[in-house]
Amino acid sequence: MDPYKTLTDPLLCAFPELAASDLSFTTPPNQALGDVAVPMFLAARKLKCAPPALAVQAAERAQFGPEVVSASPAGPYLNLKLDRSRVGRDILEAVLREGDRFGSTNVGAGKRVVIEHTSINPNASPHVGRARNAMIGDSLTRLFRFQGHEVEAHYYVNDMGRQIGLLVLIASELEELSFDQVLDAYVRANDRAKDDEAFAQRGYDLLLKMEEGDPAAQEQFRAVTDLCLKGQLAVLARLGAQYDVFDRESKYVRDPRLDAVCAALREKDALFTDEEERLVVDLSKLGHAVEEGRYFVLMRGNGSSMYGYRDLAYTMDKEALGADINVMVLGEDHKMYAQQLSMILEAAGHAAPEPIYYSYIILKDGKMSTRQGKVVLLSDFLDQASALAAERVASQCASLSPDEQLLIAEQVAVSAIRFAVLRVNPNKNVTFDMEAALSFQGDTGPYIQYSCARIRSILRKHGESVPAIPGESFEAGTDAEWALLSKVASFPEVASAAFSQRSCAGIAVYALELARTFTTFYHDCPVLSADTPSQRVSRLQMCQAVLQVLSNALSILGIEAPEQM
RNA sequence: GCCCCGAUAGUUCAGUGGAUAGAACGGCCGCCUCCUAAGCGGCAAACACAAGUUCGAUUCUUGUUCGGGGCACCA
Repeated sequence: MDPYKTLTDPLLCAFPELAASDLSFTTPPNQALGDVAVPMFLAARKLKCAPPALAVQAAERAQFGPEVVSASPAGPYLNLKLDRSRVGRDILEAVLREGDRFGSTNVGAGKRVVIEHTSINPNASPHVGRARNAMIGDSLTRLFRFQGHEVEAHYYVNDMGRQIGLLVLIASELEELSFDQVLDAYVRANDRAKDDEAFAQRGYDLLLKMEEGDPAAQEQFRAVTDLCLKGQLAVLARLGAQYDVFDRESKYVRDPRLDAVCAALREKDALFTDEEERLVVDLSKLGHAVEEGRYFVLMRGNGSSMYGYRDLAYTMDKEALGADINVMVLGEDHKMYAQQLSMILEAAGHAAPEPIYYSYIILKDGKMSTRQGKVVLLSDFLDQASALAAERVASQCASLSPDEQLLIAEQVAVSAIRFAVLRVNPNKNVTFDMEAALSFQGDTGPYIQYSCARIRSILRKHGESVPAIPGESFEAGTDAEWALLSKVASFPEVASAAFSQRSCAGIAVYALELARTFTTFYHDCPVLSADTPSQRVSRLQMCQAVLQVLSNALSILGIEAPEQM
């Protein structure tokens, strides 16, 4: 869908020296100037003339088709006024024809993606900071699928290691451990290990036993980590996060493929056993320039493996799936680790996944701190938001059943958190304001849902189906209508950028802008009580198309748009 | 100390090598006989600082300041 395609040729015809890449189309600062602006800077440079002079020449020489009503130079720009109804009809036709595929370039057709995300340590109920990984990962999964890829979403379950060992130890001292008590037990276990050396040693011993295959130890680890995973997944499911495969870290202990990696490292003189019998990689032998982080420990002196050692095997496992795109979503705290891992794998002839980093979520009054209880648990947020939304729904949608009302409230809650987090560029910290996120006002997910509900209300009241093909009588003359159509037309570009940038933030911002543009239209342009029947149909079609595009964008963000709210 | 990210209205976020830097929240003033006021209109309000590249820099470079993350036996 490129509404400006028909504008390129006449310009190229008038200036044969130019290529399509010398031309771009933007929106003029206000609609009085025109509907489309062509900046002349690039073209002028190529033709070695001044941009304003070229704009004048272009206006005189270009022979535009019927879609252009007028072309006027304004400084270095050529402003075009379009036959809005004609161009708008083409835009609408594309949206209504392509439906839930509108916006997809289908670049992923026939291609496979492996994405790993969330992978929260099984030690606590997730807070919104951890959940940023899940939201980013889940939305990327949806974006890849939207662009035509076949995607497998993986969740790496860190079901072993020293800290889990300590947790298992504490758990065995308790009568019973519930999911809610896990974090507390985890914190206590780690604290105790600090001053109680015997306790810490028992933890290491237990871990080693488990790694060596002791069935009782393995059963203990399994029970504790299953409890945690189950609790975590229940919360993540509320968010709408979906996973296809759960990979357990314990599966990758002593993986035979690691021998080959070690051999490759030895070959390069990058592997050594230190004075305490630890197996260590010297990354400086692999080209690691900086002094810090040049050592990477694979095995403890007692023979139990480190996280990175298992991760090497896991990463090779994912590589072996042979996907065209292999990505993993990581907190920025994992940057150096991922680089180290990648360096080791490369030395052994393997490729690491493409990392997608995100920064932490911080609270208004500073960093989150699990220890100080300064965290916003995802489940707490969802509970509060859902309860608040339920009150509104109860008064505004009284005719719906309690179950339906509850469903809507939950959808609003999920949209509030997903939108608040996803709309921020991943490489920036998100400052999370509980109060703002619960207000559902302004730049929020619920605002977009509300716009959808208004559209649905209009379509419901119209009662009949809307013709899916805009006819000759289609009209879109007003500024508000044109603004809406041109916004709709830009969705494919937004979705493509999101794919290449591996970020759904632009989609979130776009959805908000489209919803806002629709609201202006909603106030300026009566639909059901339009002046003429053809105007009514045209506007109904615009509503239909906007709902479609909003739905497409929201579904990438993992947000549902309720019928009413 | 060293390395990696970031810095835009009071606050939370957009944005761009070129037309008047957009929203929202908060503040003030208005709007429900009108397709849902979770809404709309109006007013006040910003490119951290300093050099450099450029016809033109908020955008690119470097330095400074501040914030986030990291720097071997955690995962």
